[in-house]
Amino acid sequence: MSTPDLPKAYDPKTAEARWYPLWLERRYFHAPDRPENPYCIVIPPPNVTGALHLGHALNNTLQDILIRLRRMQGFDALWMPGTDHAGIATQAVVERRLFEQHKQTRHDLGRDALVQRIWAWKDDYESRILSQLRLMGCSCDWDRTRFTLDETCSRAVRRTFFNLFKAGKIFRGKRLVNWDTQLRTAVADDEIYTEEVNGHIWTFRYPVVGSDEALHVATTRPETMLGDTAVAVHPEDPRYKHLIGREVALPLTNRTIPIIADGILVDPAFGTGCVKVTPAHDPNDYAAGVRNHLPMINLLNPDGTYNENAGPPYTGLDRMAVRKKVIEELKEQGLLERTDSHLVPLKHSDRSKSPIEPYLSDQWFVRMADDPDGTPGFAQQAIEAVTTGKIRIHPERYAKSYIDWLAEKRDWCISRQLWWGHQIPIWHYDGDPHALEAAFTGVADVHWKPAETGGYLVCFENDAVLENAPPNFLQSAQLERDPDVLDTWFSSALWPHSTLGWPEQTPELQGYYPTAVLSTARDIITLWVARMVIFGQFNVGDVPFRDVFIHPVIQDGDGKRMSKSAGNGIDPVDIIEAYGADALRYTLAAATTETQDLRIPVEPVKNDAGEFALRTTYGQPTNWVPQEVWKKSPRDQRVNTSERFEQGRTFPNKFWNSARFAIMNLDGHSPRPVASDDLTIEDRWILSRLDAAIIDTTAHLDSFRFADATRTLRDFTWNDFCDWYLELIKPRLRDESARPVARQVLATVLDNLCRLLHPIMPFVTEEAWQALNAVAPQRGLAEPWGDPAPSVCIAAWPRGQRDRHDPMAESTIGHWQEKIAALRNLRAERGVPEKARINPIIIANGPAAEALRVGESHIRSLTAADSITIVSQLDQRPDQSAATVLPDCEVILPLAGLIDIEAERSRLRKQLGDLERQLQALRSKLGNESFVSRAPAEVVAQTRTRVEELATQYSAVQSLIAALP
RNA sequence: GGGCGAUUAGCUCAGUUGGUAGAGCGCCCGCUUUACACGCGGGUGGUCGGCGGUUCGAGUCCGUCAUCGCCCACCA
Repeated sequence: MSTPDLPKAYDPKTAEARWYPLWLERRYFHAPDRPENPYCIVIPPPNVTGALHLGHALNNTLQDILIRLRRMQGFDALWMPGTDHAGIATQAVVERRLFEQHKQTRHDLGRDALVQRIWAWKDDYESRILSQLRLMGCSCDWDRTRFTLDETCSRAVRRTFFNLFKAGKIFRGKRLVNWDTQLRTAVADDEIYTEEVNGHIWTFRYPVVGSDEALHVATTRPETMLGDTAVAVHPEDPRYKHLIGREVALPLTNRTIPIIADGILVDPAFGTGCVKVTPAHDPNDYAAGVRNHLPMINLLNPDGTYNENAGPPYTGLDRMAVRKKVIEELKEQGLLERTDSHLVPLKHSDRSKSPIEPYLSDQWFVRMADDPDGTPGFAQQAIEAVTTGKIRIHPERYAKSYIDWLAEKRDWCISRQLWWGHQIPIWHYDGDPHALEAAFTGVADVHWKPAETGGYLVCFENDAVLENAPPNFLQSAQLERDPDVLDTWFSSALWPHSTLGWPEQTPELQGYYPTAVLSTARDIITLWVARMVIFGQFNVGDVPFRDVFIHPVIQDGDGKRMSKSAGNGIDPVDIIEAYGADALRYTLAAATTETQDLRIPVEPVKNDAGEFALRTTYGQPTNWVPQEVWKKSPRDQRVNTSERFEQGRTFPNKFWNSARFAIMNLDGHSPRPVASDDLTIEDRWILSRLDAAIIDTTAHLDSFRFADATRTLRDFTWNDFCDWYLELIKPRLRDESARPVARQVLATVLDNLCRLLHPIMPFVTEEAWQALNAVAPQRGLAEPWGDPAPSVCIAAWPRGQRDRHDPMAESTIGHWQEKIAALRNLRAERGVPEKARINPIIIANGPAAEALRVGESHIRSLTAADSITIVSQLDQRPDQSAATVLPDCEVILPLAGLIDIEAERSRLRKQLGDLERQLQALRSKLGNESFVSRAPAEVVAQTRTRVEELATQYSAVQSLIAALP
C-alpha cells in the first residue's frame, strides 16, 4: 500500500490558500439572478470606520454556516455582501486624523475636499474588511458587493425620501442636539463622554409678581436663565401649591414667566423643589417645554457666543463670559441666595474634548405615530410584523425590546449636520409660488409644500427633474439645497431591498425578497432591525426577512463589550494566522449558545526584548511588536488567545487525521456495492450513529442552535468515529477478505462527515474531500453511486435515513464500550504495563453475555488481551485478581504476581462505601410513603430496579473482599 | 431609576417537558499502541450565588436578596 503524500498535521495556511481562490474561480458563491429556490441573507454591512474584530467574525461565521448549509441543500443561496458609510462615525475618524496630522478642521478644507478624503479612507477600509471576510472563508456573492453610498443605494435612498415626503411622512421640527461649539457640529450620543468636574451650584431668587414671596431656583448653568420660560414646581408640593398659575419676574430681563406644575420634571424632595425651565438648552426642560407648551428661546450662536435673544449686554459674549456677568449682576441686585461647590457631571465631545451645549435646531423627522384617523403608522405596522408572526425573532425574548421601543412611537430624527452621507434632496424655495407651479405642474417626480417658516420645500426625485426645469424658472429661482445629510440608518434601513436593485423591479428583488434570515447584534434591534421592517413594508410592501437571529456579544476578559472604540478589539486575521480560519469558525460557532455572551480574555505575551504578541501555546509567536505599536496599533494587533482557540485548532486536526487514516487505507480500493447483510455490527452501529448526527445537526441549525450543532458533530467525529469505529475496523482493514466492506463503509462515513462539517469548517473539509475524491471517487453503500461533487461546497447536504437507525447495534456496542472501559480501568489502576497481555474473565448472562460473545475479538484487540473467558458463573475466583462489578456483569482480571492486596482491598472498600451511600438514599426514598404513592409508577419501578442492581453489585463486591487473602 | 440576561468543577461553558450533576481546557498518573503528542488510555475535582417557598422529589418552578453584564432613561 502506498501512502499518499498527506501532511501529518493539518496545515490551515495551505488549504486556505488553495481552496478559496478555486471556489471563487468556479463561481460557487454566485447566485443566479432568477432563483428557483431562493435563500438570501444580506450581510449587516460593517462600518468602514475600521477593521473587523471578533464580534463581526462571530456574526459572519454564523451567516456563512447558514448560507453554506442552504447551498448544499440545493437552495439558490445568495449572501449579499457590502459595507456601510457610517455617517458621523466615519467623518469623525477622518476629521480627527486631519486634525492630528495637519492641524486642520473640516472648515479649512471645505465640503468637497473633505468628502473626497473620506472616500479615500472608505476605499482603504472597505478592501481591508472584505479581505478579512474572505480570509474567514465567507462565501459571499462578491459580484454583488454594495456600499450604502454607491449609485444603486443612492437611487433607493432618493426614491424612498421622495415617496415619504409625498406621503406626508416627513416633516420638519425642532430638536435638541449635542452641539460641539469648537467644531461647530452636532455630535451623536455615543460620541460623548461624561466627566465629573468641580463646579458650583448657584441658588437665585426669582420674585413672584404681585407678592413679597420669591422662588429659590438652583442651577449649575446660570447663564441659561436668560432663556428661562417658566419655573416649575411639583403639583402636590404644599409649599408652592398656592403659587401655581402665577408669575415670577425673570431677573435681568423684562420678562415675566409662569409658575407651572410638572410632576415629571420636578422632584419635590430635591433641592428647593423649584426648577427653572430652559427648554432650548436642556433636554429635560425641553421635554417639559413641549408638555406645557412653553416658548423656547434659543440663546446660542453656533460658535458658543450668545445671540440677540440674550439681549444687551450679553449678546456677542461667550457663554462663559455670560455666566460670569449674570452671577455678578444677580449678586449686585441681591438675588444670589447662595453658592455651593458641586461635582458636575459634564458632557464633553469626544472629538474636540470641549463641553457639549444642548442646542435647539431645525431637523427632519419621519413620522412614526398613527394617523389622526387611526390608521396604523410606521411604528404600529412594524410591531404587527412581529406580533402576527410574519417575522420571528430568536431568541424570543428580544421581541420584547423590539416591541417596547416601537410602542413609544417616537418620531425618527433623520437629519445630521454632516458632510459625509446622502444629502437631503430638499430645496428651499423663496420665490414666487406661481413660478413654481408654472414650472412643475404636471411634472412627475417633484413634490412641494409650503414651509412653516415661509417659502416652500421642494423635493426632487432625481437631479434630472431639476435640470430639465424650464430655463426661465431656473434663472430666476431662489432655490437652495438643504445642507444636511441623512442619518446613516436611513440607507441601512433600505439595505435588504436596495441591494437587490429596488426601486427597479429586478428579477433578484422578485426572487430573493423577502430574505430568509437577518443575523445581527442586539444593540441595533431598534436602530436598524425595526427600521428595515418599516421601510421594507413601505417600499416593497412586505417584511424584509422571515427570521431575525440575535447573536451573543463578545466581551473581553473583564466582561467589556469588544468594540473598535474601546480598543479591545481582536483582529480575526490574527487568530486565523495563529490557528487557522476553521479553528476560528469552529470556536465561535461552538460558543454561540442561546443565553450566554462570550468572554474572550485579551492576553498579550511579552518577550525578553519587551515586545508583545499573540500568545500561542503551539509554536512561537511570530508577530512581535514593540510596546508602543502594540498599544496603539491601527491593526488592533493586541491579540488574545485564551485556550478557546486551541480547541478550535485541535478539532480540525483530529478530523484531518481521521480523513488521512481513511484515505491511506482506501488506496487501491475497488469500489463495490454493499448489501445490508454484508455489514458487520460495528458498521451498522456507525451508520446508525451517523444518521442520528445528521438528523440532530440539521435540526439544530434549522433553529439557530449553533453550539448544539457543533457539539453534536464534534462528539460524533471524535468519540464515535475516531475513538471507536476506526479502532474497531483496524483489524478488518488488515484482513484481505474483510477489507472491501470496511473500506466502503469508511469512505461513506467520511464522505458524510465532510459534508456535515463543511459549513462550520469549510477548508479542512474541502482538503479531505479532494483527497477522498482522488482515492475513492465512488462512495455510498447500495445507492448513490458515481462521480462525487467536484467540491464539497456544492455537495448535497446529507439526509437522515430512518432505516439506518439500529437500536440492536447501538445496544451491543454499548456493552462492548462499557466492558472495555472497565478492563482499561483495571489495567490502569493496577499499573499493568501497556504491553503486558491479560486474560480476563467476565461473568455475564443474558443480553450482556450475548453482546460480549459477538464482540470477543474486538474486546481483545482493544484491551490487549490474549483471551477472554465469558462464563455464566464462577465458583472459584483466581487467587490474585482485581475485579470490577458492573450492574449486569463482573469483570475479573487475574493478576498473578502483580496485584497489591492491600491496594485492592481499600479500592473495593471505597466502592462498597459508594454503593452503600447510593443504596441508602434510594431505599429511604422508597421508604417514604408519599413518594411511593404519589410519584409516577414508572419512576418508582425504575427506582426499585436500580436498588436491585445496586444490591447485587454490593454483595458481589462484598464477596470479592471476603475472597482476598 | 426601568427592562433583559447571567451566577453550575481551577477556567470557559452545556444541562431540552422537575426524577442518579456533564463537556472542553487545566491538573494528576501511565503511554513515541504504523491516523493524530494539535494524540491515546486512566483519574482527581461541584453542599449548582445566599435565604425562603411549592413538590413525594428542585440546578430546573415561584418569591426575595447579592454580585456581574447589556439595553433604555438619567436629575435642576
